[in-house]
Amino acid sequence: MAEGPTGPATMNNSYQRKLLSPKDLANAIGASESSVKRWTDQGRLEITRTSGGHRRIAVTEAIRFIRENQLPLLQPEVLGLQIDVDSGASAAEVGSKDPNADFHQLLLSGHDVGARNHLVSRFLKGESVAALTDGPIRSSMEQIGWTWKERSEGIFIEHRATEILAGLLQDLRQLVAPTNPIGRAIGGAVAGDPYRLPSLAVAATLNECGLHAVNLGANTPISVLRQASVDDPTDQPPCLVWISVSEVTSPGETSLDVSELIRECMAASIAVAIGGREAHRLEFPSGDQVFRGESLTELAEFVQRRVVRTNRD
Amino acid sequence: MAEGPTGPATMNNSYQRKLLSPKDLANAIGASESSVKRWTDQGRLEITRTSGGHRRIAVTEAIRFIRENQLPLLQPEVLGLQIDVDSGASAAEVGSKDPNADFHQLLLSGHDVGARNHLVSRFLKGESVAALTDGPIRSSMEQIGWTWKERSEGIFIEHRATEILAGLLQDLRQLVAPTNPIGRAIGGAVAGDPYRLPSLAVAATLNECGLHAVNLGANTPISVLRQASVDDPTDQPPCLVWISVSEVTSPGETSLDVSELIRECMAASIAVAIGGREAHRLEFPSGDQVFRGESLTELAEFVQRRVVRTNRD
DNA sequence: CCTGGATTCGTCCAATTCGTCCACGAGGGC
DNA sequence: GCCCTCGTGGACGAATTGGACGAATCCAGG
Repeated sequence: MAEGPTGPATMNNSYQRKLLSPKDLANAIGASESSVKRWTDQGRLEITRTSGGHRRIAVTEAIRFIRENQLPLLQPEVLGLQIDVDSGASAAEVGSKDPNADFHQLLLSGHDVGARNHLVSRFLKGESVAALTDGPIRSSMEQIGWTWKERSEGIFIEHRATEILAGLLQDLRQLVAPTNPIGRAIGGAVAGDPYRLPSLAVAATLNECGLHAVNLGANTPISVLRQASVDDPTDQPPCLVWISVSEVTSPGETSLDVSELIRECMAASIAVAIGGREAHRLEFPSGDQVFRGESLTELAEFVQRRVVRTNRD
Repeated sequence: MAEGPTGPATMNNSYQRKLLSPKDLANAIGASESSVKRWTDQGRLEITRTSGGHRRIAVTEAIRFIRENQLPLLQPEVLGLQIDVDSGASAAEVGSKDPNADFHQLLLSGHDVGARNHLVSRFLKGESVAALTDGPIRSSMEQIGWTWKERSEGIFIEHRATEILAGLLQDLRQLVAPTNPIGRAIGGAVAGDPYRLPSLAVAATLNECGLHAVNLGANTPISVLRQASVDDPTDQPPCLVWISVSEVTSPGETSLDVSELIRECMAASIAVAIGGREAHRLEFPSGDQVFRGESLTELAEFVQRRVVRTNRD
């Protein structure tokens, strides 16, 4: 790939040196690659060529062209521009080789729009929600967890980033919301666990797998989860229950509750998925229909293997 | 869709096309292409042009136009909105006389899609985000608060409804996200206050007023809020700080903190907005630039009066 | 230095949209 | 009734757009 996995996201503050491909500019202004190529051939847009003949567009020329034709700028970050309300100078340094680091920078500096564009464009390029959560989102969350201890403004950064991420996950979830769900899933984070992002990420991943995910959020007692799944009189039982464990206050008690829920689910042929930073502190039975793991990619595979196939038949 | 977890899933949302052609919009609202072209030529509908002269309409502008002229939306998917056209109005299953009660029923029974349809439909018919929050969203939250005490499955209902509402507010926020913010606002809920929906609702309302709202979420100490506003060295100061108070553990201490922040904001000509179920338990100075109230409609008026006007000049 | 996969090349073509003109029907004043 | 105005929507040739194709190029990793 030419510009790194995120494609246009490779950018620099010294953007006069940065050259765009026709595709980059096309994405930035919402036009097609063909049109950009034609405009260059007509001389309306100045270009340079690589030795092999590929078109390269200077960012300054792209800006001139956009202004001259009053074109909309859908993805400003493609041009390395930070269209922020009031901070022109403090633009984040974006443009490393590592797209995940780019995303982390955007999140740290609070550029919600930029972070959203970054994530959505990567999604449109083919990365799954599960992969995006395992990648940029998770690594950012972990790094910000460390920052919290080091910097004085850590709480500020953490709160802001958490809210932005919650919004992004919600957006991604909408993007993959199944029109015809092939099953229902329900889950949340255990009692005493205040983190709501992991459970939201699971819900988004399950949406991507074609399930209708009912997220009960953080701090949900196992008894509530049972009420909503095996004991639910109104709806038909879900095909999957997920339990997110980022923090556990009383491992022993929680293990007992979880184990009982798992046994009940096994009896009712309901799959169970358990994961999270502190899931290792719990003890519970395992089985074919029980998934235990960290990555959402693995969870998605498990769901495809165990749940989707059987429900489709 | 039974794609592997790596594949780009269903993607029922056409997010790539943030620009509509006249024909797209015409089909979406059931008008003729000629009419759309005429409206743009009259300046009633803002457009950009491609380099070759073709009209392109931003989705946000299309939504604005539809709301302003009370146009029907026959094909919401064209705008990237996935809602059922009729389910907002007809609502076969719920259809009582009171639309807010309909919404409450949808929320109680966990019909997230139906609730979303209901809310987005009402938004498209012209109700503001502030009005929707003051109306159906608030009344549902309050009623569910009571339910929590009465029913055994209260926690289940409450958690599920909270997560659905958080998603809905996020969606609405995206719908009114300003492309060119006229100012920045920052805020959150006080320390010890675990409710995140009110602060999210404020952020959405401020978005609707044209501000770039940075939500720090629940349980944010005043000191963090100060760091992020008056003491922020990097960005320029925001034009508004909001403080949400749904629950307050130590009213005395919080009052002192809030009062000091308000004085600092007054000195820096930053407006302050305080509200929430238990805001009445706090004591703090008042002034021209200090808003104290319950309804988001009032807040929106205050912002229009005090913030937007001054920032525009 | 070489190789493989992703990207872009040039070209073609169908579909769409341009601006403009005109027929049609609803309303209002005389 | 008659004429005038206004908003709508369809029709037209010319121009623009955007997707598809095999071949060539670019770039990162071995």
